[in-house]
Amino acid sequence: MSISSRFAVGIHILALIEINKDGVSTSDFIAGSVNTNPAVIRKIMGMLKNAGLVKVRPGIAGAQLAKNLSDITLLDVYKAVNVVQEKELFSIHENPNPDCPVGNNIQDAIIPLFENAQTALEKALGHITIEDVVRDLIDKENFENKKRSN
Amino acid sequence: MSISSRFAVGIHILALIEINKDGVSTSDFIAGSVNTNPAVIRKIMGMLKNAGLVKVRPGIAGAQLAKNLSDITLLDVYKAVNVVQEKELFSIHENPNPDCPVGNNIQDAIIPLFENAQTALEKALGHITIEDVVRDLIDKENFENKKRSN
DNA sequence: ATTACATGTAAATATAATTGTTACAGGTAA
DNA sequence: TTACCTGTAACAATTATATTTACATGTAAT
Repeated sequence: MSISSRFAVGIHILALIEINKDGVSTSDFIAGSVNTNPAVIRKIMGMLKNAGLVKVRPGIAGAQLAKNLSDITLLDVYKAVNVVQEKELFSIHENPNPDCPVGNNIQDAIIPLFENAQTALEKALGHITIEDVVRDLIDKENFENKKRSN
Repeated sequence: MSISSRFAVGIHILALIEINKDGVSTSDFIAGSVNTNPAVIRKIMGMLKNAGLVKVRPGIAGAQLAKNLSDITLLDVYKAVNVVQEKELFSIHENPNPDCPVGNNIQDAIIPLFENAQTALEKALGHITIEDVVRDLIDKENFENKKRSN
């Protein structure tokens, strides 16, 4: 099992809008960078829009960030693109046997433990911003270019 | 997306073996408590066995724990039942465009962030033992019985 | 040895999620 | 009106999950 790449693509989209801020970031343009179909980008973009992370309007080419780079955390993106439902990172078997002391209580016993672990994950995502990602991308690209010019 | 319930079932199995330690925990018996097919239990049990968490032998009825309760963490179970591959909790889109500064570096930028979050999750699981779960199960069952006798 | 019953495991199925594709309705501006 | 964009739905291909069925293999008691 793996969490949908919509999350990674969402991060990609936001970083690309920033780095291409002097250009026009259409779904076609973004799809070319992500290497997927423009409709996929538009769908994810719609989710980012609903979450208040980007501004984009029907008929008008290009998307813009709706917040400061440093005010968008990975957790915001993760929630926006809906890759994991609240409290449902881990699934639990349904209908354990209520006539068994274990079956009767296992769900109540496990649920808070799973929620705890999920919270730890999400907290970690909340500490990183898109600004961090963009900075890293620029550093890496500069380093690449420097290597190439040698 | 959700992490397979094999994890929750694995925890259920181990707790049940402990609580039924004076009885014989066959795959049929366990399946009755989990409320699933015995073949499912045998498959998961095989994984727990490979991970050194339970002792079970072909032809001989019943499973036993292979370690102390307090020496089995939820992380051990999680790894045993193979619900999330190493470093692959989050998936990343493949083949982003190498001719774009974002596409060219996004994977390297994101991977360590994702690994970090996954580690936070797993660390949380490492702090809980099956002993904790069993204690909670017993508490909950006692409380249930007390209510019923009133 | 045969019987009874357990585990180990593979194959087949149903269900659901992910990703990509195509198509088209509707918005905007030159 | 034309050209191009976003928004969205329908469809297919792929993959993972969960369950069921079946059977080979191991063990022990009669």
